[in-house]
Amino acid sequence: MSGDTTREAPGRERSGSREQRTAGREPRSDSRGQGPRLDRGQNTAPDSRPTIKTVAARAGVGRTTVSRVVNGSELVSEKAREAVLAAIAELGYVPNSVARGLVTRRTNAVALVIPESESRLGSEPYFSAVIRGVSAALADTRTQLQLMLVRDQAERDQLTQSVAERRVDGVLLVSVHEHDVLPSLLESAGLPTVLAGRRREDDPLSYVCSDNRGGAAAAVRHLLDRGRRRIATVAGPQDMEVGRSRLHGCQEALVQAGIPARDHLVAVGDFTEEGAREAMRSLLERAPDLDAVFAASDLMAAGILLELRAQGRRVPQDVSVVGFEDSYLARHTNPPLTTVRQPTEEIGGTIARTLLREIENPALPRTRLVLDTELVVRESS
Amino acid sequence: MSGDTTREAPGRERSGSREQRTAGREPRSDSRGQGPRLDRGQNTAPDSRPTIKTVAARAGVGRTTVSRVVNGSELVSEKAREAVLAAIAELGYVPNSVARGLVTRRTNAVALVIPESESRLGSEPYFSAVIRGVSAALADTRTQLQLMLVRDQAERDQLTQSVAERRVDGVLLVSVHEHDVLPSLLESAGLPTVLAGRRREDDPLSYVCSDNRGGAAAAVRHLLDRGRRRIATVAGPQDMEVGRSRLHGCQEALVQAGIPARDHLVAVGDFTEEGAREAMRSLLERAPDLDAVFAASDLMAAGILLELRAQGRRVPQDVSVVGFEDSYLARHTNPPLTTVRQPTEEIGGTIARTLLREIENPALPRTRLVLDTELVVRESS
DNA sequence: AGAGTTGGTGGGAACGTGCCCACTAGATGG
DNA sequence: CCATCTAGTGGGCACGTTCCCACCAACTCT
Repeated sequence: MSGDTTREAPGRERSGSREQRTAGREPRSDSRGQGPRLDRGQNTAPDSRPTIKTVAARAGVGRTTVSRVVNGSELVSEKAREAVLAAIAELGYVPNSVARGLVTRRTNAVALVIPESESRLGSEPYFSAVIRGVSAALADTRTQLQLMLVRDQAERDQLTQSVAERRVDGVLLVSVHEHDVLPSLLESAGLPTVLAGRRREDDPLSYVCSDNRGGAAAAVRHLLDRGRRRIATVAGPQDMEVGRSRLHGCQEALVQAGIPARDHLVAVGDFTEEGAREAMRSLLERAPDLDAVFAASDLMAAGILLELRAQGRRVPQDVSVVGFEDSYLARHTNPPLTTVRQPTEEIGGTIARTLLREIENPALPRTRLVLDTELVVRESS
Repeated sequence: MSGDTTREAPGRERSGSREQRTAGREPRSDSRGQGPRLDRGQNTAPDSRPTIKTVAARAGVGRTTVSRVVNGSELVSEKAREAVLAAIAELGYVPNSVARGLVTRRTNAVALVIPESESRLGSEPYFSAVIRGVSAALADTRTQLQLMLVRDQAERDQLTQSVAERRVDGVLLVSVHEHDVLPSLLESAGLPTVLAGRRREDDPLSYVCSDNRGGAAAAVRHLLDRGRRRIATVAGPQDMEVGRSRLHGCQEALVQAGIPARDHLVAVGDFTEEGAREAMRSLLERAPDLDAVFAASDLMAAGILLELRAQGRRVPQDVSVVGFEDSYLARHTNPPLTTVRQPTEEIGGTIARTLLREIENPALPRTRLVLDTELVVRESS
């Protein structure tokens, strides 16, 4: 960055320059003895929005009647309703959701928590797709989406803090690790929580995930069908159910094909591209004769493709590669990636709808949904 | 494979044990028509969180003193402060942010608005990077991030509605079109607003963007240095400043190199992969002898690479390609993409910090920031 | 010693909404 | 014709917080 990248606009004619910004952390401390409210003396109050009281006065009814009209109660005469609606239109009244939230104890917002430390939004397409699914499902309702990218422990604490402040009605968790305390914390706090993925099959929390085991098995069967026999696996983290179950599905298929467990080639990665490259290097050292790789994610497969190419192996002639997810990334690798399609966006939509249901009625039994996968064959196998 | 894409995990029928689990959840669930408030007569209220009043009583002080301690005022004796802090710790008190917001008129949340209709989050890496930058900048503060993916007009209306409800203290807009009314709407509503990108150079709203013109010019000069002379441009939408300025920078460099404007090869795309492929097809028809392409985004460049390959052109031997952004996508294309690096994540961080400043002090003059770009040469040129 | 000046303190009054409940006027029933 | 109902209405209160202001005790300064 060079020196003069910053310049300021010519001065606004607002009389603001007398106030200088304080360096203090506390925004309230300096407003202390400063003066009266800015919008107080003005008779043309530019900022003050009409309240339910204003509307009531204008329509010649009580506050309650306005509230009834706004909330669609039947117990309002046609005449009163029309008067209220007219007043609302005239004044441009919009209910204050904060005030409403104070009494209803609902914020009409849900949090979507994504651990950013391990898999960066933007390089791992999974998260973007989940976000889109969630957002689409929420769009119909009046529910807002709070995105929380959690990088480290400090931000985790802040998250629980924020949750304790009751800023959201429920929480969506993506990419949960087995020994993560956050889910149980949320559960015991009585906050509706739904997972994308699960910690184990009988997870006490509601979850939606894809058929990782079946998908992985299908991928390996495909490689076997192609005549491959030295099939390696670059697995995901084993403290996540998604990592374990994809590995298990893979092993299952190999055993069924008569390949004994001791001959299985496994290296554990961390769902990152670089981790996968490293895992691939170690696999090639241990078993230079391998002829196929199943990667537990597209992103890992992409890294593996790069590593194989760097080591002079041709794909798919020398080595077949299969990924998992069928993100758009799979179409852009060289060569385009054979992969197991999972309905990522649908997962997002489903967890959102599930959460809304549980917020509506917390006594509902927990939901456990496993969505089917499908093998998409491209040029890497 | 099967038509039945959904199945439920075993254990569904054990609703008995599940009810047991849910019993501890939210007692407010069925309080609707049931009777009096549950926590009213009870002296041992099981769920109701401690309020500032509870803490005050426990510490033997008044509400105001508790409020002062919580908000870090200096006007509290050491003794009182300790008593309050002890009470807070004992009771596990956390301030209710909604109640606080009602009186402070601050929600401590900002909205990040991303038009999803035109460029899908997940395929266009730009948005993910901006989100990450924003999120990181907000992490230090107590500000929450509301993500709004806007698909269609209905969702736009809903957005303005939500803004009118004062659910956020400010708004970040990404990817604004020239004739979009939303920015002016927000401005006239008096809601602090900052743009990633701008509508024009002297945009009345605060903005942060990258040096699109300079970056594009540098890209074209690079192509000229490589000996290319028939340089085509696949431009972005011309109703966006980012689309126009990248095209202008490109034309500028060509003119400077002595190539008359009438010989410039330009096709306008829409920042999507498919749109770029189409534009590329038309360019190849019009000028089969072109030897270089400057694309206004990495994603477009990726599409162009696919199209060139499909038509049997080799990159970079026959045609050089340069993109814009240096997203991680640029490293995964075939071949890896030469591109103009823009500090996307920094843009996100900067708009967030700018917005926070303007929320703090709305009288501040508007900020106009243009961040430098840098050419990253890889194998496509 | 009285008058001012501090550092602390807490009660009341908002903030804008939903809901309980007491109330009215007109309709219905006997 | 009175008693009873019912649709409709609005005032009061509560939600949990911050802020204004009135107050108090202990100093300091004439």
